Amino acid sequence: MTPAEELRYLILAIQREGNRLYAADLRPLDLTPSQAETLRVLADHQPLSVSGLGELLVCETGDNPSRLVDRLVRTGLINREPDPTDRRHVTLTLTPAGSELARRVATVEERLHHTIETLITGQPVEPTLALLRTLANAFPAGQALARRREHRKGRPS
Amino acid sequence: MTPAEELRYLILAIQREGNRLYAADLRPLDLTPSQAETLRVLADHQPLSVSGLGELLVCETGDNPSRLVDRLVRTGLINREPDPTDRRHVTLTLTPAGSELARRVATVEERLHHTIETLITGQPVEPTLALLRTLANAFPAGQALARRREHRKGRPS
DNA sequence: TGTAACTTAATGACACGACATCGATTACGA
DNA sequence: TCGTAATCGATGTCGTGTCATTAAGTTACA
Repeated sequence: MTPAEELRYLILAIQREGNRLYAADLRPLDLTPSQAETLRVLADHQPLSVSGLGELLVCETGDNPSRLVDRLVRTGLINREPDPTDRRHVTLTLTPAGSELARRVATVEERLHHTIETLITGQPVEPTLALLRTLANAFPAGQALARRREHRKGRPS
Repeated sequence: MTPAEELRYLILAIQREGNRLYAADLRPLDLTPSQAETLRVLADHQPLSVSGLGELLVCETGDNPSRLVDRLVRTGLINREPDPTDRRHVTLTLTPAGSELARRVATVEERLHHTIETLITGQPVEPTLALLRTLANAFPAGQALARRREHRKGRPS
């Protein structure tokens, strides 16, 4: 197996399994990983339009996440209002319930990140991140992350 | 952003975007990435039962991939026959068309891997793989890869 | 002004990916 | 031997993830 092939399968396996663990941790909150990411992004960047949200999400690449938004509106976590200045747009904000859930998501993520850090301490984390960053930046839409880093506002990370 | 959080999002972004590119390369073959992986695994390990296949797939973790198999049977790429010695089991093999497609998948993968290697040359690939292996092995089912490495038979990789 | 090009959000279609459950079959232990 | 447990494959359900298209709204420009 070439390094490239192993890298590909490792990333696939880690993403799948990590997502399963994360989903299990989120189940008490009745949220999927994508929904949790949406709440967190909105907490840091609201108000957003649907496509503005899409540019900041790592999940749901490319397309606009209107169906993801749909469910969160239906469960009362997001407000969706027409934008009076441009009626094509829609303004998304968190409801109080959504804000509260976003905080609980942050707690779950902290636990997850602590677990990850425990697993990888003692290994060259920074060179690994550098290599993965070059891969991610090779993709046009792999830059949602960079956008999130650049203009995050509000609560400390 | 903590290293763990960035690692998590990088892996998600690379997996998503890489999968889109790979899917686009596979579209001329009328195959999805999961179907392509199934054909490749069968080419190296046939005959397999459905659950035996599931243990070697990195996609479709945990569950048995009977629906994935279904589509490949319907499109004439896989034979599914009852196992006379244990009627719970099913024996999966590639049809001639399936073998031919598996070879074409290998060609597509070679191109993809070459692209990846071009992107990451000059960076510490081996330490990165070591770190990712640590993560993958932390998950019980992240070991499909290890199984694939151990008892691959047949054609050279 | 009028129209063509573009943008935005929504939606139809299809294939996963994960969880749960089920019926059939086999293994195993009292 | 008999009955319970375990295994296997299939299937129902739900929420994505991706591509394509569409309708409404806005902008650009002749």
